[in-house]
Amino acid sequence: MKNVDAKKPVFRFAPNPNGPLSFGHARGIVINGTYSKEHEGILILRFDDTDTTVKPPELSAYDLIPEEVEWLLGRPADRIVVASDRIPEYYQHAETMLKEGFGYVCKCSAEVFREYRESKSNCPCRDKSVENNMSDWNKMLDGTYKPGDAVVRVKTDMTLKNPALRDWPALRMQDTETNPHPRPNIGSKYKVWPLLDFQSAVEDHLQGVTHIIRGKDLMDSTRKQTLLYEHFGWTYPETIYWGRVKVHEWGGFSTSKMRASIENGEYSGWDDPRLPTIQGLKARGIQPEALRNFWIELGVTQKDISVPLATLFSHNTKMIDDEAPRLSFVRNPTEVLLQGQTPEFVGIPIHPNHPKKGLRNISLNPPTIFIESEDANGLYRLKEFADIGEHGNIESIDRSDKRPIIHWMSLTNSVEAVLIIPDQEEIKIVNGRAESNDYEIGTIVQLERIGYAIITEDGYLLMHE
RNA sequence: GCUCGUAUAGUGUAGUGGCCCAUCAUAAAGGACUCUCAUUCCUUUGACCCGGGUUCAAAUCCCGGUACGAGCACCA
Repeated sequence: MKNVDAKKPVFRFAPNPNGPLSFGHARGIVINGTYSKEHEGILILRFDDTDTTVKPPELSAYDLIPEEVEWLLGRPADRIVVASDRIPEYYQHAETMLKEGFGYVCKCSAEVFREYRESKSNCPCRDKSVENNMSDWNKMLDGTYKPGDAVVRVKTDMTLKNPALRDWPALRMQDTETNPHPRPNIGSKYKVWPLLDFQSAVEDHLQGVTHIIRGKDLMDSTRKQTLLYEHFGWTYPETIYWGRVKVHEWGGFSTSKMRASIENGEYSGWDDPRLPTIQGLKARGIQPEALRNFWIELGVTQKDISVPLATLFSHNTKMIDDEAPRLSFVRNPTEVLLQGQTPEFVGIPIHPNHPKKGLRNISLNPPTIFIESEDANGLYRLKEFADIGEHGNIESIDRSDKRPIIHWMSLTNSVEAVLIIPDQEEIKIVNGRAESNDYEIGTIVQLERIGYAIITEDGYLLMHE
């Protein structure tokens, strides 16, 4: 990374607060957050909430997102900036632009302007006088013009090789009567709103942002903004890009798609463990540190990549195994009545690597136990207890041969329970007997021979193996 | 179509001209430990997109091709 030593670097993460954060947003938070921490800089969380029509913000996100950022990083963002609070600043810069002559009010429709863009020719509005532009600007502000009638454009050069850069739009009008901004103190206050490229560029400068790390889909944004910075005489921040990330098991994910699926009842909410949202991952027992390690390991390359969920899970396993108490969960249980001498109790370690954590004392009075139906064929050894022969006959307390070791649970120490398995699109429910315990909801346990699970109100939610 | 970008083992990643018959992680296979198909540890398999060029020397620089991706919105 360049220029990090020169001064205190300033990074920013700038989502649209139009819903909860997704797995993909986590990358922006983790990468920017980690760099800012490593270089003793600061992290700005900025809400780019300047669209009230196409991707309208959601009020709850303003509180939720800072919490999610804090959960993920283990510390809050150093500064929070809300674009909709900063409209006067943007207006001021727009006016500077018009007065200095590097911006103009364009009254062409989007379609008409596309013609000019494609044919590399100047739009007639481009040559208007400053007075004319200011008068049109005021007509935008006071609502004489309506959405679609006029936009403010940045003068670049209509013959630029890259069509995306040709006199790009900086501010436009929105019907905030029909579509008011959800923040009550903003509401229908403004009719003219900056577009991302303008708002973000101006705000980055005002906040002293030194490094921008973002998706490569915004590469042309950088170029547009650089042209604006040249007009203003500012220096553009150092910029680094990352490519697209797909997770094998999830495919593409978009906020709007998820919203629709939640509304029609396919998912229980944004925190449904099947969803690639931060809340969903949290509900699924993914640790913030695992998520951080995952994104840091992927690094910041411009390649488009596709990763299996197993990579994230392996990071998570490293975080949780040491702490996860062991429990038995017997799927599709078969009852077995033990024959022969049985002790009153059998002690099984809570965690095999930490004997100090103690034992789970399993009562064998009555000597009725459950084992998984799949394990009920032939000889087996009950883990930490005894070799069992035909008809539940106890053959030996010591291990006498290589018969498979299986997990089990006594009638006394188990209760009916369900194992919830989020599997791609669907959720599988497996009935069984869970070892009795008094761990709190939210505790991460390891179900022996099955995998890690988190205790929920409804049952044991299987996280991963 | 135009513009921009990327191309290293199955999946990710390191590597900015010689320390590279290429790093690490993960996955897979085998083994040790373990009364879990967990954890930990060891071993093995496995890659520089293709073709030219520059150079004593190229994964690394240049050109062409191919593949993939992004932008060309009065969305972010």
